[in-house]
Amino acid sequence: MYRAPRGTSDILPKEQAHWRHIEQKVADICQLYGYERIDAPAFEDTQLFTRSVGEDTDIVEKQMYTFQDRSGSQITLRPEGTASVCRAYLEHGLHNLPQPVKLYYITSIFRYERPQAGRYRQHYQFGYEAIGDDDPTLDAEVIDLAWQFFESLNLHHLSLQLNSIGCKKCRPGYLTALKDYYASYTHDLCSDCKTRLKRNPLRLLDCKKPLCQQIANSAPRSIDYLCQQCDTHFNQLKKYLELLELPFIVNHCLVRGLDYYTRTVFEIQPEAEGAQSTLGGGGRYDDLIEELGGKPTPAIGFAAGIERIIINLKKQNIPVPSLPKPRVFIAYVGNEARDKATKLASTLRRTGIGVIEAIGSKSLKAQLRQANSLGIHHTVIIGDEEVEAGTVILRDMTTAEQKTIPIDQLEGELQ
RNA sequence: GUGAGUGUCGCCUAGUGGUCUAAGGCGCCAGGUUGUGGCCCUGGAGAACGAGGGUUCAAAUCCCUCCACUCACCCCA
Repeated sequence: MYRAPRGTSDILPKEQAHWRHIEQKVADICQLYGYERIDAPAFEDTQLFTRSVGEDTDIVEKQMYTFQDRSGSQITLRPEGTASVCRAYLEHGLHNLPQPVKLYYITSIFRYERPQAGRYRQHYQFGYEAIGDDDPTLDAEVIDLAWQFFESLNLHHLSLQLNSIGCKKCRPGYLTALKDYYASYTHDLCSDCKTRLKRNPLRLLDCKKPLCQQIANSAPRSIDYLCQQCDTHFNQLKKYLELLELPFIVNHCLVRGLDYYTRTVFEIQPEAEGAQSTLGGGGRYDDLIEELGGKPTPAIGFAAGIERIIINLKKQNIPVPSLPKPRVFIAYVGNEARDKATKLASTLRRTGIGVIEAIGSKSLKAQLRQANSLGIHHTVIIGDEEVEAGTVILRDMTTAEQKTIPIDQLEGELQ
């Protein structure tokens, strides 16, 4: 028997209420902040991702679904959302629009990883990007949107972690200081951290091993090495976040896994500790557009994992609105009644009333059982007598009351 | 990529060498008088016990290999 490929899953009807609810909240909040939807292709030129995400990241090194198509092009299923949006911004000359350009997406993301709770090979992210300005107010707005989004979902006990990792001017100095500091601790570091020291020193800071964390805690802080502009930017951002009453925590160990981040980085996490705790994260990427061939264009964005949001909604027992279903079930007995039922179902649907018509030749009892288990409010019953008299029986399934009415009054009764 | 755990009908679970060509619950289907649901009752369909190999007179139950799933590490959403 075929199964869904490893790390993928079917989203069955009983799960759809959660998905639709989140999609609705995304659309609402984005509209509120002036973001417009963009849908990019599921795959792109491999280079787009290797350039933007960074050659030395786990994503590029071992997680991309890359293949050659029939023409020999190197194609990659998108492992993150930002690169495609930036590509679209450049490709369609969106710099001609008033800046910043604000775009959002809900889309599937593909990464080849070992699946576990909250981590899949195909998952969905909601994300948004504000491209074309580096004003710290914009950073604040982007963070505020993320925070208000989770608020609107009634997800509580979240924390907002914030840091600034500087720009290409000031970061090299910081990295040097960091490496110097760690040089004296090489023997105490875990094996992973030893390789991090060589390959990606920033990542040393978020190792979870107790000893490594101790070392990280007294490591040089990126914010102490910011250049004048980055320092001012970060301070202004914090001021705006206070103005907006967002309860941020400056986390000196917060770094992000993608190379394109500059200055502001932030994450939103559930307060409960655990694996895959990050609900969403984002930050500034002031050099990315230029890197991809555009003019220097500052930008900032955020993305959150839909599955993780759903996990947390369930964990916190937060109900979501149930999806609407047809209000009327039509049952029938006999062939003539069946014709009537079919016609009636069609007529009602054309007036906007949702109808499920009994299908097949089941007993009336079976048909009513079905109506019951579908949780439908009204059942219309048509039999020989009703055909003869031009009537139908309208049964209220919640009260078990029913009455016989002329068929042409049914629509009025159902309004 | 590393480590641990699990694998019996659609779902949950019983069974730990012989009475198991596998039991129960949920769900599904059908009936409980003639055209009526939800409760109850009865019956039915549905798994050769993840796959393959081995041990044994005998295996769902023991061993091996593989596969899958789950969880954790790594990393991230």
